[in-house]
Amino acid sequence: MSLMDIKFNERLAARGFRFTSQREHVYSVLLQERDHPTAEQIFFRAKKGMPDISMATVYNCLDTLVKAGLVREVNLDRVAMRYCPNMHEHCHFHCDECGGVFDIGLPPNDGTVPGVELPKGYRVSRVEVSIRGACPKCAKRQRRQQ
Amino acid sequence: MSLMDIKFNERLAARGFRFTSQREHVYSVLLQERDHPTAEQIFFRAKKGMPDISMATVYNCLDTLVKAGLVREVNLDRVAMRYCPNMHEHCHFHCDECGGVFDIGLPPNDGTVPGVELPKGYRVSRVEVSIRGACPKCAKRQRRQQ
DNA sequence: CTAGGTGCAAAAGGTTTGCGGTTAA
DNA sequence: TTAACCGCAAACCTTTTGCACCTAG
Repeated sequence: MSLMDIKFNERLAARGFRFTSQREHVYSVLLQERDHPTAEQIFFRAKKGMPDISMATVYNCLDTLVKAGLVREVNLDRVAMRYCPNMHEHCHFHCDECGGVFDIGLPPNDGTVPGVELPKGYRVSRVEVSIRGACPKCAKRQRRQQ
Repeated sequence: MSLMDIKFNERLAARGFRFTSQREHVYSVLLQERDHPTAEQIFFRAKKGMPDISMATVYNCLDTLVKAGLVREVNLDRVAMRYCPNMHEHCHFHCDECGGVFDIGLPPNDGTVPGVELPKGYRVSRVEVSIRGACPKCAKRQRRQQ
């Protein structure tokens, strides 16, 4: 059991969830490659180290990890939900060329939304900014090909 | 044929799409009630005035309207795509209480994203801001109930 | 006349559910 | 010990597709 496991375990316990090897494994898969995988991608990666894990369990684990505040869901294109273990304030850049998803830093959330004049009365709980376009790699290739 | 039809027709023709009564009807349904309905909601509303219209046609029409620049897709929660005939620069407020979706004005897009320090090399094509929380009505009710 | 559009039914993803068996606490 | 969790398969819901018929231009 590593240092990460202690924090992981406590995080689950704090919200009344049990520790299971499946939850730990799914979380470790997310930490390994920070490419915002879909549930299906997570399933296939998780199977490598845990061949008996099922799709339903992956969904269950992801659900629990989200509720425990260890992972966030990223809803980029309606095709499939993506998952991200970066819990810092950030937004996502979705590359239309390679399909990659990149974390972009954001200033700490102070309840206001930069550039948005929200009328009186709204109570904001969460702001999600998603940016589409070409990532540096693809933008460079496009410029060369022109 | 009303004034709106002329612009509607031109807009379709400009992108090489034909005018059809189904497309016009689906668009009029979207203009009638600006509540960002799902494809299914649009289908049931459209059936009132056009009983033979099919779900597939609603999807086809919405697709065409999006491509013609008359309607935009709003991807709020992965459950179902929503549609919005407001083509001005704006973002969406999604109320967690009543499920309502409200348009919030935004300053004209100048290619930058307010509050976001985008690293060099990214080429931005579209920015989507979505805000969740409680709308004025629900926020007020919540305050009363406390 | 004919390319493009419609309606239907069937299929294709992605996600959820029901249930018998298993396990963390 | 037992409530929570897992694995499996089947169901579900939204969206897409294939195809015969229809119609705008």
